Amino acid sequence: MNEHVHTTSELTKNQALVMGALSQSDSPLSAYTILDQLRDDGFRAPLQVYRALDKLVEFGLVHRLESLNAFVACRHPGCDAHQTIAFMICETCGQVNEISDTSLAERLKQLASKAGFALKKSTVELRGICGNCQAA
Amino acid sequence: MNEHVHTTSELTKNQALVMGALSQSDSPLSAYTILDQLRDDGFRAPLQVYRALDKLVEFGLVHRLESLNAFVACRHPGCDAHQTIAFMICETCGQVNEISDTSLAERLKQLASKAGFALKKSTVELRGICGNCQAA
DNA sequence: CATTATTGCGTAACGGTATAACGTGTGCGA
DNA sequence: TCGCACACGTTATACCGTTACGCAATAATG
Repeated sequence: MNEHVHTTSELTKNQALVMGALSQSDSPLSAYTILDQLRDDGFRAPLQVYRALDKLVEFGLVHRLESLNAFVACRHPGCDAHQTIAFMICETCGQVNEISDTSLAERLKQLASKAGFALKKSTVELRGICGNCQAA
Repeated sequence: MNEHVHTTSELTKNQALVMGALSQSDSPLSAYTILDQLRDDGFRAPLQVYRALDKLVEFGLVHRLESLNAFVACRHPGCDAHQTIAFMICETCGQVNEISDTSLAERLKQLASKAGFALKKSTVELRGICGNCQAA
């Protein structure tokens, strides 16, 4: 029952490879894109990627973007703390911005409790155009 | 360029069939589940379902739940008005509650504009256990 | 009316996403 | 040593969604 803060050094080989691919990427990667990138490292099957991703998400090192069916490395070092995270996804350049906002989290909790709903996980994904791409 | 409020009576045959399947269901349906239900009505291929769904979503009669890859009929008659909608999805019974909250919408707009982000669409999906299922 | 553009429809084939069900090997505590 | 948990590898399969083609009906225009 020891609650670990998982760091890169404790990852298995496959987890480290997947984590590496995501960390180097500027935008979210799909599981199959990761698979392709890791062929040279011995990856053969989707399950190798998905198993690693499951753990990385569990550790809080990676987030899954539901609206993209893709994954990003967490930008915040100690991400465990941020229960509620919102993502701003630029539809032009594909970059993803991760924001953690207390008042948003509070409001979601309020809404849930007002409805007698036991909240487990929140998915907040905003689609639009980022500042850079609007300028260009 | 006439902006219509689309009602059931203006739907094509396929759209009406898909809408019917969703309306009768208490919980979200996947595209393939809808396809199976409409075999007897002549449906043969996924595309028939997806084309209808695209239109129904466009009309605001149906919502897509990103975290489930599934679709629900909108519970609010004049749903066009509610730009930002949050869904509470019960992981036990599968039921989905649709909530439209102004202060939540405001906060999301604030966050976006603070980041210089041109917001187009918000996805807010809350996972947990509904009141009924907690009681049971 | 003839023409063109748009829209919906049907079918086949395919590609992308994710999991089930095997079996293997390794380390570790009872 | 035995049993257990865990990571891993492989094959097959299920599920989700789109591309590409062609046809028919319906506006919209000259």
